[in-house]
Amino acid sequence: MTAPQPDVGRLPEAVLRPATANVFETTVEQLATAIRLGVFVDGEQLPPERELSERLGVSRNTLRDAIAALRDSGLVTTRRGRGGGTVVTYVTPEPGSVATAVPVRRGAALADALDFRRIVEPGAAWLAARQELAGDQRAWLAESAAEVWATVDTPGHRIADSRFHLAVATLSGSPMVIESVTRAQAALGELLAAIPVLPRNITHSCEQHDAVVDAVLRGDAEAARAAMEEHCDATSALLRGLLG
Amino acid sequence: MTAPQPDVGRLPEAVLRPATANVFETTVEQLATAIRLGVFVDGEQLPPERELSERLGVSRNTLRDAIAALRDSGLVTTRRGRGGGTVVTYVTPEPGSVATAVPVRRGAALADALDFRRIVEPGAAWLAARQELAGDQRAWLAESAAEVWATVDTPGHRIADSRFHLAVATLSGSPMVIESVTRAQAALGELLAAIPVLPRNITHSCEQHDAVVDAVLRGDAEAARAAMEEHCDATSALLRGLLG
DNA sequence: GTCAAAGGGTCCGGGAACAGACCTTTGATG
DNA sequence: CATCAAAGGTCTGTTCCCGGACCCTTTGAC
Repeated sequence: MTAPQPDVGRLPEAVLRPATANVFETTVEQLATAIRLGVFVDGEQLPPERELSERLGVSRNTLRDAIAALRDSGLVTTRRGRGGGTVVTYVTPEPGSVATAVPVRRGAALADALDFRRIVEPGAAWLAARQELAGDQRAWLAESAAEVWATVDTPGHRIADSRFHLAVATLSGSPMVIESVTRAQAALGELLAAIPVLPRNITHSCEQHDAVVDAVLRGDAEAARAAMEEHCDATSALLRGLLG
Repeated sequence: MTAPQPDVGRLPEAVLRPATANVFETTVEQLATAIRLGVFVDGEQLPPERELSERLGVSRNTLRDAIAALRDSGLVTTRRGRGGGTVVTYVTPEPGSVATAVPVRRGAALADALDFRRIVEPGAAWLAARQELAGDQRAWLAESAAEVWATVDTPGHRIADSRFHLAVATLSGSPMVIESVTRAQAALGELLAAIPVLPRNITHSCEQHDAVVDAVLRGDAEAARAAMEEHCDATSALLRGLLG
């Protein structure tokens, strides 16, 4: 009576994932990611600790430990007293340290993240195009794309780029989608930062952003998705080329 | 000097999500979901506690508490001694309790889950079609679809259906995609179970499964995605109709 | 019939997280 | 200048969770 397992596509192995890392580390990671992706930009203040801890579903103690870790990494500084608080002090490091400094994600994880992004970002664009967007939302999207153009050749470019992608995701209106895009961006962030800034690539990338914006604002979901797919494929090709 | 916040699409609110629930509850939820989605079918044994706890990244104590909770809910039973273990005792409840017994997800959460699924499941099918599948994987996929046909009009139908979807996701080969599909299925599972079993709907649904399988086995990614999109749209329409 | 192996069942000490109260600093305001 | 409020900083008791050692039950193998 040897087990009658199909043994080929074992669902349990595929589905049961190791759930939780340590809460403290998770919090550090989440805040660091938010900063590196430009959710909070340089000079911006984080919300007060009590508020932030509640939003993150974490005790204030743990949050404070996490902030202390960020402080040690030089990502934020803290001032006490009224009007004090924790402000972001982060400027994108110079690219060019092409995937040497950063612990390169193992091949499988990289492919995973790229595949995931290729699915989820176009999906977000598609969904966003189907929403009825308010005037300020439309303006926000356009500004986000414009900001990417505006920061070409500045250190802020990387951040403007991820802010644009997060803006698209946000306008999809679906929390699960937003979270997915965030995770994809976070997983690739280090690597995207390593893409050499050839003017040709960047221009092309910005044009694709504009195509996405255009389609979303027109409410053309299929076009929005197609444009974002192209964009993902382009950066994906660059990255794969870079890393063999 | 009122704050110069755009205030429209505040990224922090969108991105910073409450991270962790309680480990114990997470574990219970994960196992219960796995069982309800048919990752473990009726009569099947769970892995030994020591092994399972390691895979879930949870202490054996906590895992045991979780299993005890499942036992209290009647989802599993446990026998001691060599050859003993915890076996699943779960048969899909009769549908027909249309979204009355189950705590109906709030409207927004429902829409979120449907949107997410509509993005992620077709994406999984698309990716799966691009993989080079081994012979046993191809067979597994076909069997999964066949099983759905075979269980029409039996209580096992619901489970066969989600097993099919999880199989597609698994064949995509991307852990992040697998996880996303699992979450989508879990979020909708209760509701999908409430869809009345009109023969016409079910037949149609199975035909769409077959279309997906066909396209995946042919390696036609676009067709696979399109087929899965149709499928998601169909069930989505049914659900929305059911709940106003 | 005996025994060893493979399971589940129990217990305990230590560390992580939490909740909440309280202290200190500092800018704004009357 | 005195006061206040809004922040960060500190402390404490409690709960949750982990890791690991150990016990109990059953069954297949010799």
